[in-house]
Amino acid sequence: MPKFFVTTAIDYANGEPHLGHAFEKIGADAIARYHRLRGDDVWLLIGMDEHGQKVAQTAAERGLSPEELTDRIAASFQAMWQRLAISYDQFIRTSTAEHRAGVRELLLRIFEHNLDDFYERSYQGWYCVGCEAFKQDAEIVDGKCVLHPTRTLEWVEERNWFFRLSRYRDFLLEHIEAHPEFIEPVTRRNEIVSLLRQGLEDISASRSRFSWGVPFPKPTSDGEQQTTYVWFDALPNYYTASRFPGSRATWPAQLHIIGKDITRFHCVIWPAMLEAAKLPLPERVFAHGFVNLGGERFSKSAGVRLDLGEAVDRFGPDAFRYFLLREVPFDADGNFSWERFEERYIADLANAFGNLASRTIAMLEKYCGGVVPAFDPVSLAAAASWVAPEEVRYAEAMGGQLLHEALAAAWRIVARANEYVDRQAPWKLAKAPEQRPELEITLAALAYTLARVALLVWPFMPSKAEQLWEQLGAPGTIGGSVQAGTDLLARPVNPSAWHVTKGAPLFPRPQAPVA
RNA sequence: GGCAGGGUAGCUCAGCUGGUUAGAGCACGGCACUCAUAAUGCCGGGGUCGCGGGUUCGAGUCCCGCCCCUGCUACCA
Repeated sequence: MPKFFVTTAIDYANGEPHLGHAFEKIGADAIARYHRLRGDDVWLLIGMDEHGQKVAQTAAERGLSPEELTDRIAASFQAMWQRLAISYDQFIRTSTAEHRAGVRELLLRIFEHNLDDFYERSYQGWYCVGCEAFKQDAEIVDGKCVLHPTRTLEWVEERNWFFRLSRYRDFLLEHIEAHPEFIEPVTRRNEIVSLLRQGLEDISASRSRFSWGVPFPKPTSDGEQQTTYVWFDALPNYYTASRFPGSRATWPAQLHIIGKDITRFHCVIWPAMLEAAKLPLPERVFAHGFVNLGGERFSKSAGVRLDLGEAVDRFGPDAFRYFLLREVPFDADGNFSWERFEERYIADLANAFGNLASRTIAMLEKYCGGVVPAFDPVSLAAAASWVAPEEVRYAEAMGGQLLHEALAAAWRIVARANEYVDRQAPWKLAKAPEQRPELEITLAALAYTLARVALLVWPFMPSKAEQLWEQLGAPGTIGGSVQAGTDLLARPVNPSAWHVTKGAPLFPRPQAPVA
């Protein structure tokens, strides 16, 4: 059975979880659950990046130790992930002894394999106060930062350990060319390729200004003990995860799910580090887009924040997950708005999907005593001819992390099934005894359709999928049937003789506003 | 400033190498039906295809110019 080790970016422990964090975790969770459904041996890793100057500063401002601050923030993130049903297998924190030891080992491994890759250098460059960053020549026009042309650039120097990133340019270009799936979507790959063609500068690997981090394994020549710089601390979490007791993470990862803003770190610096340490590269890096708010760019400082808890409470965690992954293309940006959320909840969930379940189960109870008529799976699949082609599209979309397209395919099944109900008009068939066989195959085909849709939707709305599964009288639970080595989507479904039960509506309509 | 990708119905988007009356979903209007969460199905209104030129028998689709948006342009993560 294939191993599927999937990771998300570790979130910086400097604030509360917000919509952007949630989007990524929900997407990664849907991908992980889909692979579980497929019988892969899945390990979903998420976590927190807890070191760095900002964390230390924030802690100090609040009169806390960095450990106390990060404990609180980590707890807050974990609580949110639990609420959103993120089925992570491991939550890594970079301030733990295991991770620190792993970083040290990885760095020493680079020293060992490529002694020359780390070297001391006095870094100097034009520093833009507006960007809070050193600027490269390409970003300087007429002696000014292109992003802050009114500011004056400062010349700054610091002596640090440096990593010879420049040496890996050709290696990376060749790797990307040989493995086109390494960076997705294509636009992100193109950006990285064009960056590589411009050439790479070496990067600093240590800092002297702060100490809340992993000590760099070797002191500088003047004896100073520096702190490992963020990339050489945070990125290796994917690799150090396996060192924790009980972890079944095994390097290399099959997939890194990240935001498009950190593509470069994951597609250039991280693979270069791994190559320097003579370790295998991750198989794929997928950079998702961002969720904007009310048409405005989502930003921590802009004040256009959305209360995550309120959004989750509005229609429940499953509907929230569905909405985000259906509305925002996973490979591009999208927008969150309450209006849209409500529209999709009512149209897609309550009316189309929830009501299809209600009417089907109600008719099975009314016309068949609540028992699905007996047919073999082949006949059912043939009768429900709209299912198979969309399942193919669903699987193709999931294979490319195009979650919104997978959901669209599932909803085309729902739409076809609703049309089918009206075309067949079971309430008319039920009045004519000679139409009994037609009535039975119709309702059985609908039960079959719902069971298949429950499976397809499970990665996105695990608890609603289970609820439907139960109402259909299907055996066990979907989650409980998941087993490494067993492909639940490939296994035929036969609802014959299931005892359906009409329970509460899957997605109750919100109370109509008083006119 | 440079490079890349976009600007098509109220909203989100599809429109491959140029070819009959420009499509889908949602929203909106009408009709049908009654199994269902007043849900569903059918029909319909609605678009100067960013702007201006050009090539062509014919351009949303090609060329030139312009406007606007987004991303990247290496040390906040």
